[in-house]
Formats: sequence, C-alpha cells, structure tokens
Amino acid sequence: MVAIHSNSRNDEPLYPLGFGAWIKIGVVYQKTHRQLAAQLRPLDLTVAQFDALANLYMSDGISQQELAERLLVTKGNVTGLVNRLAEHGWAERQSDPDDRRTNRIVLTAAGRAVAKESLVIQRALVDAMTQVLNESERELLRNLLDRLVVRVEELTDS
Amino acid sequence: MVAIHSNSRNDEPLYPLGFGAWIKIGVVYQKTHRQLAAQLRPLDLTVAQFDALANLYMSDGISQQELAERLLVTKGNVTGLVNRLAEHGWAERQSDPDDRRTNRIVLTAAGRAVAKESLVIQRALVDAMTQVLNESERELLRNLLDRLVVRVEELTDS
DNA sequence: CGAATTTGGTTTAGGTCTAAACGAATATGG
DNA sequence: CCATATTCGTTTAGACCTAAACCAAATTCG
Repeated sequence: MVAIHSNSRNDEPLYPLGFGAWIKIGVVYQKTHRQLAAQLRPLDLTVAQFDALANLYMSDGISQQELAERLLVTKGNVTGLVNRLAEHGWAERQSDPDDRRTNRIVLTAAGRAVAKESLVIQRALVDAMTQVLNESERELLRNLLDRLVVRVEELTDS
Repeated sequence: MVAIHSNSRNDEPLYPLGFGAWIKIGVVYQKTHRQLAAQLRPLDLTVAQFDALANLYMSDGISQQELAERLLVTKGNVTGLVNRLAEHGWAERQSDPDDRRTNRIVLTAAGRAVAKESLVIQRALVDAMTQVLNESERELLRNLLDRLVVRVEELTDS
C-alpha cells in the first residue's frame, strides 16, 4: 500500500490518475506513524497504546467493543491491547452491573497522566506537520479526505 | 493514530486546527488497507506481500536493502517477507556475483503472474476511490500531501 | 416461556513490524 | 597492507493485527 517505484519501461499498464495522491497518503501515514512512535518511546508507550489511552481519556468507561470500533481494529485485538494497558497499570476492566458480558475500561490515575502527557506530544507533532499548510488549505485537505472516507465506506459495505 | 472521539466536555486541551485533516489520513489509510486486503485474499496474498511483488514487478532483481527502503520497512522485516514469497514460489534469492553480501530478489513466472493480477485489483480500487474527485482536485490533493511528506521527512531527519 | 439468534469477550494460528545484537563481506584511510 | 568502519542480511523478543472458532450472557420472537 506504499510507494511503488517504477524504474523501467512505460509500455506496461500505467497507473491511474489518482495514483499519485493515493501513494502519498500511505507515505504520510507511515512516516508520521514512525515519528510519533519515536517520540512516544521515552514514555514506554506504543502508538496503538497511545490511541487507546487517548480515546479513553476522552470517553472513560467505554466497552471493549466500543473501543474496537473507534480504533478501527478487531475486538480480539482490543483484548490484548487492554491486557497490556492493565499490565502497565494504566487501565482496568470494570464489570458492567447492567450486562455481565461487557467490560468497561477505565483509566487509572497513572493512565490519565500518561495520556495527557502523550496527547501534548501528539499535538505538537500534528502542529509541526500541518503548519506547512495555511488555514484554507487545511480546510480543503480535510474536505477532500472526507469525501474519500465516504467513498471507501461505500465500497466496504457493498 | 486514528480517530479520537471527543464526547464530553471541551474545557480540556482542544485539538489543533490541522487535526481534522490529520485524523482523516489515518482513517482513509486504514479502511482502504482493509478493503484491499479483502480483495487480495482470494489470491492468497496479503497487502505486504502485494507491495513487495508490485515493487519487484517494476524493478526485478533489486536487493533486500533496496526493497526495504522502498517499502518503508526494516531489513529484518524484508527477510521474513522474502521467505514467505519464496515459500509461495513467487520469488527467489539470487546471489550477486559482484558482492557476496547481497541477495538480488527476482520474481518467478508465477510471481509475475500474480503480481500482474493483483495490480489490476489495486488499480480498480484506487480508481473507485479517487473517482469522487475531479482531475484538479486530485492534483490539489497530491500537492497538499506532497508538502506534508516533505515536512515529515524534515522532522524525521532532525 | 423457551428456542434461536445476537452480542461481548477470549483464544488461537499466523502474518507483519520494530529495535537491537550479531556475523560476514566490503570499503576506507593511515 | 591492515585496522577500522560500514553495509547486507539474519535472528530474536515482543508488540500489533486479523479471521475464525468458541463460550457465556442477553435479546428476540413464535
């Protein structure tokens, strides 16, 4: 899903018009992911764990199912992720009195602290990234990406 | 690196202006990745393997190092990836006569066939995605993303 | 009510990815 | 020439992620 480098002859099936933009999305994503990972490492925090903490920071006490949907991952994945957060002492499973199937995930004080700290780091990175665009360009980019999201969701359903 | 859903109160540190655009990049990336994975599954091909085959299809005989740089992954990762491609009978390691350290990776006939087939699938998906944008919008998107790539590369170096 | 279905979570097998340590071959500089 | 560094690839430990099978609890509906 990342750069495909075409060295040689161009008599082969050429790439569609949207391809240039397409590739860049992957490159931006992967490189920023790496950069964020590097900056979170001193906190002993991975990007996946940061994503979970950030969501819980905003919406403490949601179920694992809910968390999986927000993170765009499977519920099986969330099981392991929550285990690791719990091992670090950042989050706990609380049983829901109204439904014995569900686990409500809540942050500990330590978890809230590291969430806050890491959100500052992420915010600084996003700022540094997006400052190369002016306000209307950011708006424009958001709009274009929004339409792509809608489109891929249509494709996913069908 | 993905959506952070803010339910509650807004007296907490609010997100920077570029944040909306930022989040969408992750969402587009992840959802499209999943969609491509689903469409490649009948070929018994993962997205990572597809990326490798696609690059080799364009530039057969490159070294593992070179392949790692193009795929934006570590060389350790490429070792395993090439192993799996070789197990499927899609690629082979050839020793470089000029440098006994390097492996040149070449596609087999079967590898070239599956590469071609999968490239058609990917092309169709990218087309379906980007057809919601007109030509000048695609151009614009590519330009905006390009500048973000340059920026993140600056940050990575420093 | 009670059977069938749905939903929340866990487990398993296997691919993906990283950082770090390592070995072998090549390149560099005194 | 030879010691030092660099480069290419592998290995290891561990996190991440998926699909699928599974269990238990809740819901639906005849």
